[in-house]
Amino acid sequence: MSGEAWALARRGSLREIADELGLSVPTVSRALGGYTDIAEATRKRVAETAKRLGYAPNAAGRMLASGKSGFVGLVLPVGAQQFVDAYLGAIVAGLSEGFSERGLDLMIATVPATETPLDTIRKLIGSRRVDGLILARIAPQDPRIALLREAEVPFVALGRQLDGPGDHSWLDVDSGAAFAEAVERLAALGHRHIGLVSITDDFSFARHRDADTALAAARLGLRISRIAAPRADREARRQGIRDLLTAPDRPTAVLGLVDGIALDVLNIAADLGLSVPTDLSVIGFDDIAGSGHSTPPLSTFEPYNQRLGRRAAHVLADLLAGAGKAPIQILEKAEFVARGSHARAPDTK
Amino acid sequence: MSGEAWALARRGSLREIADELGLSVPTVSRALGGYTDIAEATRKRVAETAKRLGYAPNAAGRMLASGKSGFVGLVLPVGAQQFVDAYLGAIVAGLSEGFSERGLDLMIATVPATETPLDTIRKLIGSRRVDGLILARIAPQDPRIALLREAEVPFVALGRQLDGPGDHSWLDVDSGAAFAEAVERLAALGHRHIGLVSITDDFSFARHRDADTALAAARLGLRISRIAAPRADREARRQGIRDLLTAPDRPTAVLGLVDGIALDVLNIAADLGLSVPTDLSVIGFDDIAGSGHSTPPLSTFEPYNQRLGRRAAHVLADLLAGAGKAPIQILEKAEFVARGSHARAPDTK
DNA sequence: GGAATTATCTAAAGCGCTTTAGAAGACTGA
DNA sequence: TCAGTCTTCTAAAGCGCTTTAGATAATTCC
Repeated sequence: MSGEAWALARRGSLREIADELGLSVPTVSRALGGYTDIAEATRKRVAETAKRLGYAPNAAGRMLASGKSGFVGLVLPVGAQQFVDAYLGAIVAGLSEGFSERGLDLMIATVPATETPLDTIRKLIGSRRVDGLILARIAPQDPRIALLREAEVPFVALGRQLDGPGDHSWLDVDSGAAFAEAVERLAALGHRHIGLVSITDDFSFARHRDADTALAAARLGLRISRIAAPRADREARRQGIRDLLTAPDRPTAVLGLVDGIALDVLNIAADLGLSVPTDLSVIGFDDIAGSGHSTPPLSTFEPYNQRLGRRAAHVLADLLAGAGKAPIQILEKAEFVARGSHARAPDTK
Repeated sequence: MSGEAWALARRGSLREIADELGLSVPTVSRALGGYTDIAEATRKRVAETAKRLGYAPNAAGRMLASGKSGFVGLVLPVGAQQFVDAYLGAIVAGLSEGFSERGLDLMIATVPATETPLDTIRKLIGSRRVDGLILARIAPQDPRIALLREAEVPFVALGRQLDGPGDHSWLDVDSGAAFAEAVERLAALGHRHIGLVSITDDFSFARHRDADTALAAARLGLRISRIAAPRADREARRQGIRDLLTAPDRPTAVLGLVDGIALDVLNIAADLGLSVPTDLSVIGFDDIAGSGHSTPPLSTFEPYNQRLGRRAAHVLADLLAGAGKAPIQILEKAEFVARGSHARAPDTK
C-alpha cells in the first residue's frame, strides 16, 4: 500500500523509466507511443516498468509538445438558474462518456457574472485549454456559432438555429416529429380535435413543436386549438387550460409542450371533474422525474439526452481527428412512453 | 472582425508581446503577473499590448512551469444510469460556478466500462491533470476516500460516510434534520401516527433519514410505522403503501423517503378514495421536477444542490490555496417547501 | 568481403511559461 | 566622489514531453 502511495506521489516520468532501464527518454516515449522503430523486447521492458511505476504521462508536458490539450469544453450559462436541470445532467453525463471513449476529457466552463459567454469562449480557445467545444442550448440566432466559425475552432452544437441548418455540425432531438407522432397516435384513437398548450417565448424548440403539430393535424384533417402563455407565467397558463377544457366544444386530447405543462393539464382536468384518460387524453414531452408518478401516469416522449450527448461527443471527436470538412447534422428520434394518460376518444368508445 | 480572428488564431505569446515592445519574455511575464519589480510605465505598456493582441496565457506552458494544472476533477460513475439526474446537473452547475469564481476549471471524468473508479482517479492524479478532486455520491464505506488520503491529494466529498465524520473535508445536506423537521411540523398539526416509506438499499442518506425520523418521533411521543422495499422494486413498494393506508389504524400522515415515493403515496391515496390533505398528509424530499405539478402539489424539502456544489468548490479552492490542515465539514439545511399535500390531522379539524 | 540496407536507438531542439540569479543603470549618503 | 542601495530589467535554466535528424550496430546483397 505504501508503495502505491509512493508511486502516486512521485509518479513516474519518462526520465525515471529511462534511467531505470538505461535507455534514453525519446526511446521510452516512442516505445510507449507504439512506434515501429523500437525492438519488441525493449517495448516490453518499457511497458512493464511503466506499469510497475504507475507511470501516467504528464498532461502538461504532452500538451505543450503536441499542441493539443486533449480537452473539450462545454460552456454553461449558469446565470440562467432555471435551466440547471435534468437535461443538463444527462447531457454532461453523455458527453463525458462519449469523450472518454475517444480519449478526450470534458471540461465544464461557467460564464462568470462579469463576462459574456463570448468572452469566456475566447479565453478558452485563446489559452489553448480546449481543442474544441460543445455548444448547448442554441439560441434561434446564436452568436457563439459565428465566433467559433470565424476562429476556426471545431465545435458541435446541441440544437438548431431557426434559420435553416447552417453549415456547421449539430445534433438535435426532433421534437417536432414527436409532436407529429402524438397527433397521429391520437388520430388513430379517434380524436378529431386536439388542444396544444404552448408558450409564447422565443425558443426554437417551441417553434418546431408548434409548426409540426399544425402540419400533422392539417395532413390528417384534425382541428388544433392552440393556446400559449409566457413560460414563466404559470397562472396565465392554468387559466388558459381551464378555458380550453370548459369551452363548449373542448378538445378530447391535449398536448403539453413540456411535461410540466402536461401535468398541469392533468390536475386541472381533475379539478374540473374530467377523468383522464376516459374523458380526456393528455400527452407531454421530456419524461421528467415525476411524470411516471402522476395520476394517471403521464404518457410522454423520452428524448434520450444522455445518448444525444454521447453521440455529440463522438461527432466532435471525429472532427478533431480531422474527419472530412462536411458538417454532420443529426436529428435524433424521441421515443414515445405510453403510460396511462391517453386512450380512445370518448365518443368512439 | 478578421483582425479578431487573426488574434484568436495566432493568439499572442509572451514572446510576441516582448518582441513588439523590445522587452524580454520574463519581463512581460512578471509585468502581467503583477510583480513589484516592474516599472509602472512598463506594466501599462505590456498590459495594453496584451489586450490588443488578445493575449491569453497558454495553459500548457503555465501548467508545466508551475506544476499546477488549474483543473479540479469530478469523477462520474456513468455506468449507473439511474443516477444521472437533476441532482448531478445541479451539482455540476454549482461546482463549475464556484470554481470559476476562484480561477479554477472543472473537468468531468467518466469511469469507462473497462475501469474502476479508482483506476480513473489514479490516472487523473498521476497525469497531474487535476490539482484536486470532488467526490460525489459517497458510499457508506468509500474506497476513493482512502485512496486520496493516501496519495495526499486535496479533495472534498459530497456526502458522508456512515462511520462517523472522518478527518477529511466534506459537505452534505442534512436530510435527517429535514425529516425531523417534517415530524415536528406534523406533530404541531396534530398528527400522532406517521408512516415512513423507506428503502432497504444501503445508502447513507436512507439511514440518516430513518434514524432521525425515529429519534424525532420518540422525542415527541409519536408513533412511526416504517415500511421499506428495495429501491428499484416499485410494485413491492406500492403494495406496502397500499397495506399501510388500508390498515385499521392507518397513519394520518406519510413521509416519502424521496419525492418519487411520496408521489406514489399521493396517487395510491387517490385510488383508495383518501383525500389529500384532508384525510392524509404527505411530505417528500428533493423537490424534483414535477412535484409542484401533482394533485395536490407535493409539500417537500428542497436541498439546494447547486448551492451545495458552489460551496464545495470554495472549500476545495481554500484547500488548494493551502488553507490550514483542519478538515472542513459542513451540513447544509434543506428548506421546507410548503405546498398543498399536508394539513391538520383529520380528527383535530 | 565491402557497400548498401535495415533495425534500433540517441542527441538536440523546442513547445510557452515561471523562477532564480544576477546585471546595469540611477540614485543615495557621507 | 565613490561605495552602497535601489530600481528595473535580462540571461539562463528547467518543467516533461514529442519530433526531427542523425548515429551505431546488425544484416543483407552481389
